[in-house]
Amino acid sequence: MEQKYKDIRSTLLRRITDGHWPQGSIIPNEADLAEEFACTRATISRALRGLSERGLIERKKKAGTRVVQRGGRDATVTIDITRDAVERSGAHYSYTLLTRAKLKPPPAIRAALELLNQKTSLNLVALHLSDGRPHQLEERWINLETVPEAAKVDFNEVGANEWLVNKIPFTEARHVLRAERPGEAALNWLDLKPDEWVFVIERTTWLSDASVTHVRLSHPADSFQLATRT
Amino acid sequence: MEQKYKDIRSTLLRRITDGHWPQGSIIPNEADLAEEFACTRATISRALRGLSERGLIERKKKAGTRVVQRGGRDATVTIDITRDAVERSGAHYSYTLLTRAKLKPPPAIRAALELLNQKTSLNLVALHLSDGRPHQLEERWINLETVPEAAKVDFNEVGANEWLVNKIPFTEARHVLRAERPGEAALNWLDLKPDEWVFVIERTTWLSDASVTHVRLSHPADSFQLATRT
DNA sequence: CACCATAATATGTTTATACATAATAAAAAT
DNA sequence: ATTTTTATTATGTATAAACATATTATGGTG
Repeated sequence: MEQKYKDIRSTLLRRITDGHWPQGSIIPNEADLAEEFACTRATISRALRGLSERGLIERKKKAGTRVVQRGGRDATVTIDITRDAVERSGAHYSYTLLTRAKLKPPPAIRAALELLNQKTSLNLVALHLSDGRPHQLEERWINLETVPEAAKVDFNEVGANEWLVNKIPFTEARHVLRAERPGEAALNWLDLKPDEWVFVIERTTWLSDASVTHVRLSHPADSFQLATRT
Repeated sequence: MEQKYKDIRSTLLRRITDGHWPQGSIIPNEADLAEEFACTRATISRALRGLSERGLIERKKKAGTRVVQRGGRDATVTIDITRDAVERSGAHYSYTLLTRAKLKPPPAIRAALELLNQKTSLNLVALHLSDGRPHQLEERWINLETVPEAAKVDFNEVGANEWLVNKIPFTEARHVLRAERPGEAALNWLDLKPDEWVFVIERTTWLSDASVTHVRLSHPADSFQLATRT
């Protein structure tokens, strides 16, 4: 007879999902629930905290706990390291660094990285292959103010993402997903079918208030998709 | 001086992200951490639970707590109710039900909904417009075994998604995101530019082990993107 | 040496209690 | 009547203590 809080949590969850406690309504307070379930307030609190973390209820001091009105649904996709994604599919992974240079980033990148001055950043373009076929084009900018040690790394052997993941902490990551008409680099390297578009993942990562890196990952749209974990 | 567990949690998080506790290593046990931070084991446990729920550490009884090896990063995108998404952008929302019929679903849909028999499902095709321009084509199948009351609803006024969200609970949702060459319905209704692809969100929802609905939401790829919450 | 029972240990759960904090409601002052 | 102050209340955090449970380590047996 362990895990009482889980039982309580799923009982309360059922009352929410089956409409017994409609969206927007206030549910009984912790003390009353504790009495109903014959446990202490701490146990009720823990059950409610779980529901709160999942975004099903909102709790405010003195005001009580209410079922949230939620239209939207959250979908969490895991964006794997490219090597892992390719190898998990059973294919052979390979990697080529196409260009590596210190450049003044174009305005769009400067904005994304919130670079104020005219300093240079490290620009990398690399191609990730799956069984020898182009799988992903990586166009990356690394903020050398935040990550000066990247200037010394030769990214011919180790991919920039793998290196960053292992060496540089980050506190926040922002992603944008979209499909685009292929740009020049994608046309050159991704071996696209006629008129094929690319599926683009853009990511910017931050360490506190300092930007770390901005990357654009382009994939042939015909052979790429993202799925939530089941 | 409240929220000690949050301070501890972020201190521990820093030790993980800055490599003080490398990926795969075992971190000190709760009792030792309690001593270091001058608090009780319960407070340490709560801090660790937070990190565990975020997937940064893995805890096993007797074996201790270890930093997980994680290459990938999770990106959570909120897929709003279409009406809300359009209205939030400041545009006027409108909706047209194109077709509504009870049909035997094609094999791909039968598989997605895990329908074993040859029963019919409710098929809806609808168009969502933003300031009068096509924004999203919705192609939906509703499992009438799970949601028989949907058969009585006239979806001319209320969108199927809004109706389902408010009436039918669900326990699980699976999403797939990809870009596609437009199909016949998308070509007919979405007013695409020449050669333009569509950005597709597919969603299947479940109530326990029973499938509820499967929907395909197609958008003109040139004017659509998904972003993680900032 | 291999195998099985037993002890030790780190995390997991629950109770009981106390005080902190935020939001509201009620009372007092202007 | 309106504003300000004060009290009330529901949630939030923390301590201390006990027992449960899963996993590993150990020690004895064949």
